[in-house]
Amino acid sequence: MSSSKATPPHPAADVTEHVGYRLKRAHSALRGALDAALREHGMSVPQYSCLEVLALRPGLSNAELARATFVTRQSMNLVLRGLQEAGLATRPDVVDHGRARPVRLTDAGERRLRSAQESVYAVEARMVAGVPAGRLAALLEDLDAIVDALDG
Amino acid sequence: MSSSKATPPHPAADVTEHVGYRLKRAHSALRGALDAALREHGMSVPQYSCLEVLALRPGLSNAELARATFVTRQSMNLVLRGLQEAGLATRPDVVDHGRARPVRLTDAGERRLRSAQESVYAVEARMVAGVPAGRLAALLEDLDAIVDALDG
DNA sequence: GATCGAATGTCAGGTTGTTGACATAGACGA
DNA sequence: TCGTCTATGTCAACAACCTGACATTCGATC
Repeated sequence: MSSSKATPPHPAADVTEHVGYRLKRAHSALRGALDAALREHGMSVPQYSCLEVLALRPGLSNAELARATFVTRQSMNLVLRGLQEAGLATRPDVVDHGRARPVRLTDAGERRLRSAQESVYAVEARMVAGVPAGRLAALLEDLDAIVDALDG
Repeated sequence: MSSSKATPPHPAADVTEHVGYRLKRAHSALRGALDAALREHGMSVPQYSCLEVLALRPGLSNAELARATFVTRQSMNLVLRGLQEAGLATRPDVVDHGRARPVRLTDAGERRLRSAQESVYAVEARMVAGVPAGRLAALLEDLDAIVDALDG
């Protein structure tokens, strides 16, 4: 035997038993399913995420949207330009007070979001159906606990 | 109220309560922690993943490595070139039988992997410590169930 | 009022990762 | 033997996302 001698964080035959690996795999599967579901609506996952957050909290700035969707300001800026070009979101060119420009969905943006939500929620439903009924709440809790443990 | 009228897959005040959102957030936190941990070793997450799989299953081809790490053949090919340039992995230029070229770690590659594993396993340990002791096995199961439900 | 710090928007460059396309190698059935 | 099918490696173009850097704006402090 030649490698894998550093002590693993919990008993496991190999890396594929680790939480990180499983998390990555689940995320990859979700991402793939969402990509496929959104393709019919001519939308990408980042764009959809942005629209969804924007519907929930209208008037958020670029930087705030970036934090809400776990990407950098620079990445979100690109997404927003795409959404603006597509006429799905608007940002005022100038603001009277600060530097942040509040982003809002257009009517077209809301319509596109609603139609995409049907497909996305279908994916979510498939995903939820996979986990035993009584364990969903615990799963959500544990995912949060992981976040807290990692960057809290 | 103007949007978010498509029926969600399970009772939730908003998208931030959905499994998909939590999964994305947890993955993002993990990715960030791993990036930071691996930076000290001058290695990226994809490179580390490749090395780890390679240690476990020497001789895998580019396409097989890609599937094991959930990326495309094209992406893995780039990673492998980087590893080869760095002298961490080797691929024969020609093979007698098929088309697939088996990839193997060099001694330097194994050393680099082992040193990186210490940092990565520390991150994994932090993550595992966050979830209640008795629930780790269930968490792993549920993540697998999600994968099965999504692409099975 | 002047200064410092924090947050924001944005530019530049690079890495990672994707889809699409193509040629090649082997397996299998007609 | 000849297609056909599948898997592989690779090229090209593009999208997503990152780090690093810079100027602008506001609020807090002196």
